[in-house]
Amino acid sequence: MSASITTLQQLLFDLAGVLPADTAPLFTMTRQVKLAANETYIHEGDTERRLAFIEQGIMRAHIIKDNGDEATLFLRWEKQFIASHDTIIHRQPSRFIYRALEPTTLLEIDYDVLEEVLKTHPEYEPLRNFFLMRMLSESLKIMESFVTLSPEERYRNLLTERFDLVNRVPDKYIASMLGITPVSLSRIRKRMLDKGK
Amino acid sequence: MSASITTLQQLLFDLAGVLPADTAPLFTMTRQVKLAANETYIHEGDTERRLAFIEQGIMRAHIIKDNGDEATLFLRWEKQFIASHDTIIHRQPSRFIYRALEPTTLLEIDYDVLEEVLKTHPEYEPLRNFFLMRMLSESLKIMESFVTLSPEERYRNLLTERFDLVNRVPDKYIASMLGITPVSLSRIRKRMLDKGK
DNA sequence: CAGCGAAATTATCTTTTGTTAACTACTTCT
DNA sequence: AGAAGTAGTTAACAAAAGATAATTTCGCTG
Repeated sequence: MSASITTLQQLLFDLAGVLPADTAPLFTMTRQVKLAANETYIHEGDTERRLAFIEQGIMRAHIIKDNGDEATLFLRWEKQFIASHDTIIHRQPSRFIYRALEPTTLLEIDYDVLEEVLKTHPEYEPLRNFFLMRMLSESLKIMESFVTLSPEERYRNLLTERFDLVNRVPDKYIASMLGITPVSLSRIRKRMLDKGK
Repeated sequence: MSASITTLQQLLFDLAGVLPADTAPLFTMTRQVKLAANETYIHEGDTERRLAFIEQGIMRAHIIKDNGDEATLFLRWEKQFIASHDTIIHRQPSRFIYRALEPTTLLEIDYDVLEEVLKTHPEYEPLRNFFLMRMLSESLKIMESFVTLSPEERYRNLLTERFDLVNRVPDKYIASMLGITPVSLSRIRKRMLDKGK
């Protein structure tokens, strides 16, 4: 039994009072996926509607801009959900690429399969709600940081809230996620050092 | 019968096959709210968990920054949902202020009441899913624009996709939503005019 | 319709970012 | 171990944004 299943069973119990023994219809439909560092999980143009819970590792979602450069939309790590949002929300081929930054283990389910399971087992519905709310919450928080903070403040924020993450991820992805260039992030770091932190 | 109810009944039928005649348990719990221009719907610190569908008008969500300035998180208009996300997602007093920019009509429901209704009428559940997905989709789109586009490109985007909106809303709120100052937006507009559009 | 206040523009100056390129420091791979 | 590629820093210059203040425009209200 994977550790993620235990975690999610506990979550399902907390959210909806569903006993672990009664979760078989859901978890028999999930698969464990192991990705090597830099392995792509979802390619540009993929149409599978994938939803996954990260057991171990870090995932990055990025898009190829018109000029050919990459832009990182977000990073996700242990105990978080990732979902190919273009395919799930809009039924469009994914414009985003989802790639593992470290050796990563996911517990995945196809969203269409999840919907089928939910039809016959509505008692799992709170779980869908939970991950939708969590993703929404995270997105709103990022939006908020873009309208209220300067790039330097956003970086300081990330350092205090996700220090572990910043140390596990190349700076260029951090910069992109903050909406700036790697050169600019390097200057921000220098300025912070110069001003005695 | 308000026009929003008809719209939402249609949506509920499309999503879940629920007939308008069977929607009374839901819509008897909703209230119509009329707001004057510049009237506040949700104040900073409010704890009510409000969810509303905009029948007519424009709503703005903003926060007071540490330095006292306002930052606009988003604007929402006809046929969109707004929700006091701090209270609904985190059960925290709202840090955001939701205010009408025009005379506005909402159809509101308390989120706790909605949850009660959903317990006895799970057939409405697809509606909750729908608005959560829509809000998530919109947030992700805004996040995407911050990591892939320059301020000028974000403004051009807004002009082509939401020209009507830009013309109904003071520039200073547009600027704030784009993450820049009103002065900077004014310069962007000038540059665009100079370069023959 | 005149006058008041808010919004938008313009100007000036400072700070920050983007761009490009050179250089350094690390990985990684065979 | 050596070579090759990648990441991060630094530099130099151009472009854009922030801050502040003055000025113009616009919309509302009495």
